[in-house]
Amino acid sequence: MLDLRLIRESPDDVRRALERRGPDYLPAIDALLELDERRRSLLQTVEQQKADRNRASEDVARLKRAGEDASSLIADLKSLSEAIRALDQDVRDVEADIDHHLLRLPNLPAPDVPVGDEQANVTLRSWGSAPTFAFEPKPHWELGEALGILDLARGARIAGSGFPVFTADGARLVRSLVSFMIDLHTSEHGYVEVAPPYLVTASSATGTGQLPTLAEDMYVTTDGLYLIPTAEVPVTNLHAGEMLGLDELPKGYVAYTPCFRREAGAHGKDTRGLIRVHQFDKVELVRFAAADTSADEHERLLRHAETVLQRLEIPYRVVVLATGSGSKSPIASWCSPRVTLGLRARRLMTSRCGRQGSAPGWRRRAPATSPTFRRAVPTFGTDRRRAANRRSFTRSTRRGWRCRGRSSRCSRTIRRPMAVFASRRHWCRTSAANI
RNA sequence: GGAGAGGUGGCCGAGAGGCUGAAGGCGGCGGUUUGCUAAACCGUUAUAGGGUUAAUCGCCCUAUCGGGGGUUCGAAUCCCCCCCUCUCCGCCA
Repeated sequence: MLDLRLIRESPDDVRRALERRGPDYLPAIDALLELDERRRSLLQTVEQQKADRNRASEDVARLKRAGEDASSLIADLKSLSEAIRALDQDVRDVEADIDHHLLRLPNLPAPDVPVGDEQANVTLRSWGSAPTFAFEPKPHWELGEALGILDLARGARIAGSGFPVFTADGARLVRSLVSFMIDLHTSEHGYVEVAPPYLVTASSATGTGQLPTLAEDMYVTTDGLYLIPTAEVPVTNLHAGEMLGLDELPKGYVAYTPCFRREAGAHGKDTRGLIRVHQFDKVELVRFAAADTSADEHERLLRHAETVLQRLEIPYRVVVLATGSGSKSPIASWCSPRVTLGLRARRLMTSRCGRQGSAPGWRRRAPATSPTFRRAVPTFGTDRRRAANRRSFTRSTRRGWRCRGRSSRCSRTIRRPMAVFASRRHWCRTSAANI
């Protein structure tokens, strides 16, 4: 989430940056500036009245202690309190409006992100080369069924389409890939393994930006909890509400979780087999780091993710996604003949502090003596649809580079490599694969 | 699910309508003293929002005692709802 103060202090910079994503977001900036103005104006009024009331209330106390009559003063204060109550409500309303807009604004794209649609994507580097075949390769769902490792029909019977069943060596492969990746990242890249909850509160889901914009893609329980669409949500919220010292950073976490996505409206192209499913497995990387190390950390995480593909000998290329690129990933691995899948990198930098929880209000913490920063860098995934916010950041004029995650208040870089595996004859992506 | 006990500053722990942003202790920071170590003593030590400022510092105001509402001129203290922790009982594919 963008810092309102950033918008207030450098509205033109924000406009210019958001304009690179398209014109849709510009009206919100104007609305926010106006709301911000109104909020501060209201605050000045109501806080002045509260100061008056506090002073007068002390007089009441003094009078009562002295055994004198305070009834006329109390009568005056009664109407003052009513006025304050009304103004407080106005402030709450304005802040709710501000939240509404802020929660729907994307992060600012980094200056080096190319503008345009998928055509504008820039390939940074590639590794390996895609194999060629003298025959027409079969799609992975045919291979999987033939090998007895994938059973889409039974999965559909149990839970509906989009819930694949892996059997025999297929199940074993899923489990092995998860173990392989976690072991790699913990033993060689210094990540701490986390086994987080698979259900989260609305507050947590708002903190990482799933709510409110992606609400329709989330499964909700009757208890009001959300099934996680990615481990990014629980892991990035790991330090929500905490202050991290600079000496503790960077912190790296790796987490395996199943992921649940309704994929509302996702029918048609590229949805067969394991391409887009409601439940899949994913190993996620998250880094919390000082904001000024953002670029290096982003690159480091990218390399960690690439290592997975290299060890599995899966060719890939690293792509800088354009601002309007709708469905591509930063790391594209070669997959089935029909689809190119890949890593997705997202970087959201947050300030050392941000808003607390999803709680409305404007609480913010900024350590005086030991500044802390948070930055999470989740990883992996498939997600070719939401490629909008690939590499983004915001800049605060006051505190340097920062951006705000809502509850997590962390900046994060997210990268999601696709899960991929090779059958004997073809490459295909497993669902477990979103790795 | 039922019954009970709790949630107060970095930590422990008082407070039970106004003099409490909050005693006391620990820890931290600064200082004095001190062969060293240690100790003692003095001082200091929350966060956010708004205002002031070129900006910082500072200063002023507001808010904050699990979260949110309410009562009241005034709430950490009273009422309501919710969350969390602990103890006991029940349930447990």
